[in-house]
Amino acid sequence: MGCKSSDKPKPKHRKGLWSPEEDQRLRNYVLKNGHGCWSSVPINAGLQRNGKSCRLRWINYLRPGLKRGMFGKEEEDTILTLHHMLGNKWSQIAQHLPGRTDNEIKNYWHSYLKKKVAKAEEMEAHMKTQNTRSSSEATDSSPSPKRPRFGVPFYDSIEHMEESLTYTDPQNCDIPREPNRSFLPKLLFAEWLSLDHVNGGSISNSGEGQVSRDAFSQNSNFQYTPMHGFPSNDGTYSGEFHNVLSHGSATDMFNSQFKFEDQISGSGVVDFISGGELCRECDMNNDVMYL
DNA sequence: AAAAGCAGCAACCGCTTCGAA
DNA sequence: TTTCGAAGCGGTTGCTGCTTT
Repeated sequence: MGCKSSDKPKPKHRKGLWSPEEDQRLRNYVLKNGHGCWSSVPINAGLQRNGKSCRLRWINYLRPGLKRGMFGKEEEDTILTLHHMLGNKWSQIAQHLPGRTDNEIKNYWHSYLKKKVAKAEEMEAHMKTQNTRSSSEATDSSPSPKRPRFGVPFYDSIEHMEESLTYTDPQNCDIPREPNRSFLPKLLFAEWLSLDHVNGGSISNSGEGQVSRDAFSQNSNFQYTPMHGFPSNDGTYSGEFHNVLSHGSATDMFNSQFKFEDQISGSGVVDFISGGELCRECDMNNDVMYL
């Protein structure tokens, strides 16, 4: 939107897997300039891809803060619960799983969870037929159709789910919960905020990472409430979070986001701190975290 | 050791939504 | 109000690597 049509002569777009060089180009470009209008990204970054492909690659693979690797038990339960409530709304489900992409969750569902659910339902149906045969006089105690299986907690809504779940601090599990208040911290993922807000400032032109506080405050409604504390195992969250959490200003956050470029080594690998270290710096008093 | 089958994942495709002109 | 382009989303495909025969 708002892109000039002169930005796009129709080049032949490459398809298929991305090479490390392409990744590097895209990463460097977006970290330095923001994506702005995706259709202009491949042109400006010197890529023979279409904008859509660049966007997808960034979101699903290159974006900082992505958590990769196996899904944990809690993540799995979260997916099952949310899928039961929301259906195939992968992007909405992904919003409750920090560092996971909708594509990743979708793949996980199709390759694993779907079968698990089918198996469990089969078992349940089998048990049911056995029960009805043996005890037809028993009162109907079958679960509500909305109730998920596998001992996954059942919630009528996400609000109820959030109310019920308690946040588990890896460092201190005994943090008392205030009454009438969700104990789940609100997370703000910088890389999930639209970079258009950033580009609305001067970044895309100057490349110096100047971001107004307004740009952030406009996004103040963009709050993320995670299900289970913080992602941790493979430590895919930026060390820059550390500074932000410790010192707190939104400007710092954005500036730090765009310092990712400095963290990219020659091989394009970004160093991250562990989730545990991240959690120690959380300011729970504000009930908001800026990531 | 080679071929076939299977699973997982990355990426593409097409539809819908949104916003600017 | 309409049109058009960009972004977002979910379904699907196809490649790759692992396992089984």
